[in-house]
Amino acid sequence: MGLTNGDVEKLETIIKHARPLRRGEHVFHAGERFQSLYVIKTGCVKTYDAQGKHQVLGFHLPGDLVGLDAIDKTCHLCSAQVLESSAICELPFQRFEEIASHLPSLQHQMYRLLSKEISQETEILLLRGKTNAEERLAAFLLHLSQRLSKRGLSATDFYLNMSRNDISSYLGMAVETVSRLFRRFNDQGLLRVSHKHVEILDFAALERVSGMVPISAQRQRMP
Amino acid sequence: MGLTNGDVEKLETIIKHARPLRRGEHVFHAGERFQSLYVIKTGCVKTYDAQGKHQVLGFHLPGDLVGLDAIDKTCHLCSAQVLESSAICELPFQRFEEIASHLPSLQHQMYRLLSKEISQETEILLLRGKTNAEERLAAFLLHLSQRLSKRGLSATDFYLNMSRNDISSYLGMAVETVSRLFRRFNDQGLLRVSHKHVEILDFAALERVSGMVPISAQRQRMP
DNA sequence: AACAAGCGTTGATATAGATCAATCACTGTT
DNA sequence: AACAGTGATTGATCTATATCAACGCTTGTT
Repeated sequence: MGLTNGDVEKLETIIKHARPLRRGEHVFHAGERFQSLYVIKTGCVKTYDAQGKHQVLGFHLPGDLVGLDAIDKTCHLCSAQVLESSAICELPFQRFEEIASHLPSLQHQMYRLLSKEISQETEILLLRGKTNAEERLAAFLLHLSQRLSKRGLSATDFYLNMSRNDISSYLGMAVETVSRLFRRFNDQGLLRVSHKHVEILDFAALERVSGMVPISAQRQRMP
Repeated sequence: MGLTNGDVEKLETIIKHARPLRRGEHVFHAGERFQSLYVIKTGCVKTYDAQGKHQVLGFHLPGDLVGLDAIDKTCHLCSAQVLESSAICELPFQRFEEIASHLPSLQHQMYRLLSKEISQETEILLLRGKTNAEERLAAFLLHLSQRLSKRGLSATDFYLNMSRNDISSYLGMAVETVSRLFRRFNDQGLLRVSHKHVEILDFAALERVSGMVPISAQRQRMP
């Protein structure tokens, strides 16, 4: 990603390759002192806030960085939990900054990553802005599908590694509604779902339901 | 903010002080080429996405940076419109990066700003996660109040510079619901509202309605 | 001052989705 | 293999909120 071998070597020296975490284990807890960012190598991580009732904030896939929202804080605001066995690398942030201060290309990458995270959240806000549950779930599935395919996985056939409860919390609806909508989508032939396994059968229809602009026709306008 | 006078001078040379924008004018449009970030000096800016139906993504106050979600893109994804006469400074990003590459303290500040933006969005996700409209509006008002007070303005008495429509879009509910909830809160004595003017009378009660943890009792836990 | 246009409020109605309750199906453990 | 415990599904009911419709109030313009 635009770094020389030497740069990468320097970076490698500070990265800690932790042992793989098993389902249910935490990358960090809310309230813990912020020291590092975490790169997801494989697996899936959910972030959530436990103030009041458990509110899921996001699902993170390989390549994503978690802990970014604590950079300007002393402590983590949310907790990060592994949804399936995951390999996570720890990146001590202070040491990272020291190294990056001499490597403009690394800084540039970091800006891009942070920005990607912001635009990612923007997409989620868009998804959440939908007033009805059907749209939200459809948009969620399409978004997930897109993210998986960007990582070289199938866009049409995948396993959900989060529970129905997590999905419902994330989308701001009741679990029962998630369940019923899955069934409805299934019965309408939009997708085939059984347990955690989802197979999208009709993208166009799902996009129509989601009220989103199909990815194929996404904004390309130039000034 | 930890910069020497010399640093600030350098930064000043690249900042463009645009003429003030009037209500309704745009800072940038979706699809325009990304070149600069924008710092809000005074006023208020809303960001929105016009794909499908107008979806409000955020309200930005003095000190906030807008355009961050485009750093890793060639074009802006959303549009930014001024809600009241606002002074906006333009910060050409490429030139900024060149200058920052020699100024670690400036880099550090930038990371903090980007992170602040991410945690800001996290708060919004929390707010949006609420299933019922009452909680969302209450949380919205508290959040806004808190942001205003951080800027030295009154936390209890302020003017909304966005329309009811903007609020409804932002919170994912119908305009009518916003209107009715304002009335209900007013009648219940939680606040006094007339048109754009809001006066919060009972913070504790509003916090209870919002289902959020009162700011006073916010997480301080240490590992 | 009068007017238009947009914005906000209010009321009536319909319905999507929350909630409550019961059952069923996995998953993992002894 | 049996069991417990959790997670998912389904059904019935009720309520919050979307939707439809009408009206009133501001604000800005001629």
